Amino acid sequence: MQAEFPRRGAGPERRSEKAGRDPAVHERIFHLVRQVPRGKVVSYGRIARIVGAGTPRVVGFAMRAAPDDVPWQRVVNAKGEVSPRSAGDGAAVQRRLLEAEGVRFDERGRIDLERFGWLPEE
DNA sequence: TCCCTGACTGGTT
DNA sequence: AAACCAGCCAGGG
Repeated sequence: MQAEFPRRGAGPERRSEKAGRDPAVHERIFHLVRQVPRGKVVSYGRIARIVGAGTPRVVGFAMRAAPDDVPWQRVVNAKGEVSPRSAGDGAAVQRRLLEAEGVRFDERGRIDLERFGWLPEE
């Protein structure tokens, strides 16, 4: 499925190599996260890198506003753990959802990325 | 438009 | 191995 990210009107994209401001960054992020299979996880940094726009922080911000059809729970930090929220119990919910799909957490609450980490090539 | 905040990261202590 | 720190960039006030 090709990335049909919406264009802003018919105007030319004045976007330079350096992502800068791209109105479709969130859409691209959502599209990618939707490809992560059940039982697998991917880090914020990896997503930002693959999408080629934004930064890990932006990915986190996007997850916060993610539509229901986006498996946001499959996005974890580079250490392989569920990132703590500044508010709410989202982290606890996320962990529960992941465990329900078979993702295992060790005693320190970390996921073995070698085993559960997802790569688009796979 | 300026200023601050944050579901992050990688390099240093 | 864990705590710190500076860079990062898109929203919202």
